Amino acid sequence: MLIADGEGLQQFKRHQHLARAGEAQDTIYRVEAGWACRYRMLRDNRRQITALFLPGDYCEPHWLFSAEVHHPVVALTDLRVRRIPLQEIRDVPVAQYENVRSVLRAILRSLHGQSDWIVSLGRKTALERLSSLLCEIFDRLRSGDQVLDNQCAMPLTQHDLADIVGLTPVHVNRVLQVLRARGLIELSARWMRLPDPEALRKLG
Amino acid sequence: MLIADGEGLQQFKRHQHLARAGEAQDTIYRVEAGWACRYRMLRDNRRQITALFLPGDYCEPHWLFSAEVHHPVVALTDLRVRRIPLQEIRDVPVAQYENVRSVLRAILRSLHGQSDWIVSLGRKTALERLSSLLCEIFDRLRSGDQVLDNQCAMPLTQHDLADIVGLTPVHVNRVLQVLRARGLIELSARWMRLPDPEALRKLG
DNA sequence: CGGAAGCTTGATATAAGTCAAGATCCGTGG
DNA sequence: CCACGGATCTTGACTTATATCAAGCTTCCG
Repeated sequence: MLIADGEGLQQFKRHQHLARAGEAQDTIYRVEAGWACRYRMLRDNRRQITALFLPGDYCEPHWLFSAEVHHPVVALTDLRVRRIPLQEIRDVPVAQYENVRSVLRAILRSLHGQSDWIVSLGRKTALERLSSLLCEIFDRLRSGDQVLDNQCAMPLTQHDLADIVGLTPVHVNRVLQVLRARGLIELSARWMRLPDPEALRKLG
Repeated sequence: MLIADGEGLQQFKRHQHLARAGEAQDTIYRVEAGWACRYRMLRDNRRQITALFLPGDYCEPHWLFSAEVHHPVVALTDLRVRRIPLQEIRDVPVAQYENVRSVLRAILRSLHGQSDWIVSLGRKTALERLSSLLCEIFDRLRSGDQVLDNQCAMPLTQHDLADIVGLTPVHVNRVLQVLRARGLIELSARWMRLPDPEALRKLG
């Protein structure tokens, strides 16, 4: 099921869970390659994704302070992560609190990111939601040097996108076509190019 | 403008800001009486509320770790808060970290609460959103012993409600009438009664 | 090469928004 | 204490964004 190694590396296949609701975690992760998300399911199969984890991100840094898993975390693509046992962080000598600080910063980032998603879902139009999501992804990948020539990975399914922006896959499809028609995005085979990131950002 | 006193108490009038975007805060607040919220405004006057602060809540506990204000905070009613200077928390002897811990718990609570709002905004129907919001308020007030006989304060305007659940004031009005018609809520003069909280919760 | 997963498209349905007017509540000043 | 005016709530008619259903198409992986 899991392939671990001496360095704390671990692999998950697409759709495999890193954490299920109700579990207690004794470790957080850092994403090395691939994408994951936190989500919640309602009775009738409606799914809403509440956080996205890209390479370089901590996955659920808040587990450091509250081990209980509220929402499940699942791999959106094949995934390679590094386990960071909580004990390892806690046991560090006080002088080296830098680890804790960096986890804390990650928690604040996610708090802030979630507020933005609330604004997006509550008050933005479909076009605006998708534009700002794509920009967010682009920016986050760029800050990890994963953008070259305005191109970056885009392994999400239109269905995944729909579950982030709170729309229907069909509608996501139509909106993406509008963005394409306006020359704001180019999508193909899991890659995305933003010819003019600023123009796209202005839509959000 | 502000009326402070020796105990660190401070009053705000409805619609007065506790914090504006871009400021740096040297204090967090604890709400003593009245309600406040964090929000964000888009160009064309669309407003989305991203957090609600009720009596007993810390207001923006994360300022302890990152002083910069991203989203403004405003009083939704006349408000009485107690200032908790950040230095006061930081300077505490290591043995008494309980203060920091409680602020941290508040941060995690708000992280978790925000995820729920994302789910609500992304995937729930108007009826479900309002039901679960009213339940949330009811539960939070109850945990502070502010519910008596299934009744609690409800000083929010239908316009405020709309800005929380991402709907139009007109539509909020209609949905509230449905809930009234079904005997699930009773609203009058800033008070709310939930004859059957469980039934209401089941809608969310 | 076959089949499932994902994408595209069209026709139609529905939830929620917009606009507009009237009714009600409520604090304020005279 | 009353009268006024603004904020809030209510209601109706109509519009629009997004969802639903359904079918065909394309891609990709085993």
